[in-house]
Amino acid sequence: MATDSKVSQLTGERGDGSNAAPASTGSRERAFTRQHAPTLEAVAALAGVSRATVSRVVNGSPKVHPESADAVRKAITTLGYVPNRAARSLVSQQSHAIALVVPEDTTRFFGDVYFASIIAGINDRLEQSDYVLTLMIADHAPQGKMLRYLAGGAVDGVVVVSHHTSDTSLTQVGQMLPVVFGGRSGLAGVDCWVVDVDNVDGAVTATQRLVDRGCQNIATISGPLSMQSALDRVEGWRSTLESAGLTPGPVIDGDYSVVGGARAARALLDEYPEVDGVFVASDLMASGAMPVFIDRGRRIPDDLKVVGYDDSPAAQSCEVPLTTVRQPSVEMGREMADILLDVLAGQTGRQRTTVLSTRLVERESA
Amino acid sequence: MATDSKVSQLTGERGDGSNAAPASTGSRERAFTRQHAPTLEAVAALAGVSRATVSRVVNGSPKVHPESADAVRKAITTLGYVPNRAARSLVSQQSHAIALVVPEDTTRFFGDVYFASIIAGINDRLEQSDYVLTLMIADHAPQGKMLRYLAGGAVDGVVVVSHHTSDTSLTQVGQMLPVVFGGRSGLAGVDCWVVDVDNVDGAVTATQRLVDRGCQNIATISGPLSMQSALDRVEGWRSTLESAGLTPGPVIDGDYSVVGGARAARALLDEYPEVDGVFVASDLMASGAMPVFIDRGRRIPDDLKVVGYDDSPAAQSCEVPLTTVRQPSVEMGREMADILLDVLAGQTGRQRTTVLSTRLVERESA
DNA sequence: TTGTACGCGTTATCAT
DNA sequence: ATGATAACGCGTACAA
Repeated sequence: MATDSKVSQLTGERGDGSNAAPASTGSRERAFTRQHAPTLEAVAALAGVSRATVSRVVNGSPKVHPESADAVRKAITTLGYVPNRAARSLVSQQSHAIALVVPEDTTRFFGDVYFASIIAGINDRLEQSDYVLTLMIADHAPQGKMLRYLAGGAVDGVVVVSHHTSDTSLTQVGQMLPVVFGGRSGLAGVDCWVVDVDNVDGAVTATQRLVDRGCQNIATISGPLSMQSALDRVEGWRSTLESAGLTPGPVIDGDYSVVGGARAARALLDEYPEVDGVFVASDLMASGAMPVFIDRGRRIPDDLKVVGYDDSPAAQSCEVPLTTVRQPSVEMGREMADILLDVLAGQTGRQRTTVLSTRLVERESA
Repeated sequence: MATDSKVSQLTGERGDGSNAAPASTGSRERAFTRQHAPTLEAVAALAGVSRATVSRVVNGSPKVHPESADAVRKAITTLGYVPNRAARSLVSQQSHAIALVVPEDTTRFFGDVYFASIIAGINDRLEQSDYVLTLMIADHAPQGKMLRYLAGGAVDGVVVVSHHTSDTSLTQVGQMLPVVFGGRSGLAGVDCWVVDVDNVDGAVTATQRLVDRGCQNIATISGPLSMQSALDRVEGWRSTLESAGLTPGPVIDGDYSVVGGARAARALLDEYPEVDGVFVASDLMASGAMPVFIDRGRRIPDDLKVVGYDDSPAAQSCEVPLTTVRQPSVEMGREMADILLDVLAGQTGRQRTTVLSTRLVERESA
């Protein structure tokens, strides 16, 4: 009874004005207030069963008569029913969403194919689940929107990419939500998962290449030293030189950006003109540095050998195709998502740290 | 009474087993099931008021005694209370989230600074609101996760960027949610908002530059012809040539990508060696094409003049700094978000179409 | 197998 | 100014 009246009411409303409105002249174009979406109740009424049964069908419960199941399914499609996310999430205590936290500097972040690939990997894995991705641009406010959001039950887990070591605002998040960091977190005592590429090893590979090719005066153009990855690559570079008995040249911050790379290249040439080999810690920077080297009369690889990092498209479109270190970035994203999904599914055996390895891509610049 | 017992019950549960578990040896590391977050109820109990009063304080209602308000605020901070998003959304029928729909090809999309800037703009505007951004990678499944998500009340509105004209899966969304397209949608009869840059005009500007510089054989490397922006730029190019009494050279699809640009450049030189001016419809493609031109002995701008599009960082790090067309991409994102927010706020006067204009950035390539 | 009834955490409408 | 109380849409023990 009560059910019936409610449904007819719903149907009545729909047939009403609301979707015939667009032609109205000006005052209110449309009432976009969550157009009366059909509810379980409506489906139940149409199918002639109870809400509970509809719910069972929706959630694939085995214990439901095939006949009623069919009726329900039919009702669902004719009504175009979609479960209300909020309601479901309220009762189940799960949002089926995970947050992707990216650094403030959106333009640089998204402009970097390395990160683009990670996102592609994350999405690739998530696509096969029923989780969705929420994009959070990190704000540094200690009580900012981001934290409130993450704490408000809007997501079940968090993926953090490119996290500066100095940023501790995420520390508290790790206590209520599972957090997976891409790239070493650098955060001490935070209970989380980490998927990283072996930056030290990658830098060793790159630098060793320079050494093997006979370079004697080897410098590096690094990323911002506030990032662990940048630190690690510098360390790999330095240790390789030391093992080789070479004196490390200067370390110049190129900010992981094209213009930063160009700037760094100029500084490098000024400060250390005898340089004959340089490990540039990202292809993006290398693509900025390369023209500078050439401008200043260095022939590559004859006078100056250059090894990049990332194997991004930029590496191939450089003046001189760039020998570089390939990172398994897509795989990294996939792995991060996979871990999070496992953890959310209650799986317990996941390694806290996963290290993916790199490999040298040999081209012409070194 | 009822309230009291309920609260103590809650507290009891909390003191119970569930959060004392982490020390357990191995079987379950942690119960990440939305760690009993404090609720209104808990805050109310601690502050010695009713849920209603707490709710009023949280939502800044004026009608609450300063004294109780203080008590509530204190309770909130000591408990670390954050309103539950799902519950709030269930009753208010609003999610306070908007979806950013991006095309399938994640890597390319995010690798393009043009889109990165748009996202930056969107975020810039959203930051000043209490809306969050949800990232949806478009799947083409007609009944896919994306549609279900958008229909499930998880978001209040949608922003679509880089929409292929052939993709109609979003058509139905426009009927239940406000949708803002970035770049002309190309979808007929869809009730939505559009923010676009004047691609035709931008291409005219670019091509006119070539004409003014005395080029006689002008070709274009275009984006994928399934995208309206690519189509428009071709049209601007063609119309300019016709007004100038010049015969248009070939149109070669460079796919808006670096390698596509390189490929297109090779094809162009093969097919139309007399070319002395080319409008490349994105800087990314231009940065791929430029090395090819130079490789094949074309001096730029002497033998061949090149004008790009986007004014992306790539334009400056080209072998020859690229004359290009700047798009107001950040502003575009900001505008899209602004429109959506206005519409969601019930504002009615918003133009359905907003066209942002471009301007030529003169450098050396033409 | 199916239906009833309760609860998830908030907001909003009432009385008080 | 404040406190009960009824929704909001759904999942699920429990009863039938």
